Amino acid sequence: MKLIIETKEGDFTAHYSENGLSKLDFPTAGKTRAQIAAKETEVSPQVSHWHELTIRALQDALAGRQPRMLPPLDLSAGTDFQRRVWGALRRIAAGRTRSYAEVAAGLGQPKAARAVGSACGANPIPVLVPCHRVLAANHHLGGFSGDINWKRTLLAREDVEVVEG
DNA sequence: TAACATTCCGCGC
DNA sequence: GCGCGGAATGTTA
Repeated sequence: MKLIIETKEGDFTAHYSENGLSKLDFPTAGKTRAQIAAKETEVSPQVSHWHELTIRALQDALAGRQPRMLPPLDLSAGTDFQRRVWGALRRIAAGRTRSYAEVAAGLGQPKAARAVGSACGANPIPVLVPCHRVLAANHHLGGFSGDINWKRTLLAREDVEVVEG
């Protein structure tokens, strides 16, 4: 089940499974019309309610605020390691950052910094699972799997200082 | 096995 | 200080 969320940044696409929000896509130019047409199938009250929560959470996150409430997240598509990383990311408050190495150390695997980067790239729910708050060593920007400008924008909204590089 | 959203160390400037 | 090259590193398809 896939539904659109219209924001000032463009139209996000939210995917729902039986268990909750399973995927969130950044706006992609040109796809809007087709996706809006696709949302017209019947929506259960359950999904409808989750979608309300997703919309509010996304709008808070885009404004740099910590969402009060999230919909249930269905992260079952990930591996064990990825789910551990994503869980650690959700404990980083808005406006705070960690390095890939710090996240790795928090999992008890201080040498897995690069693996943490890979797991961040596999994150199906960006913004709400704050993959953008993970920077390279000493506040260098580091990478991003999509448009690196999303990482810059989201961090700027949270008043985070970043070193380019 | 190869590909990474890393990090560290040793250079030369 | 900054940039670059190379090696070690864990996870994944």
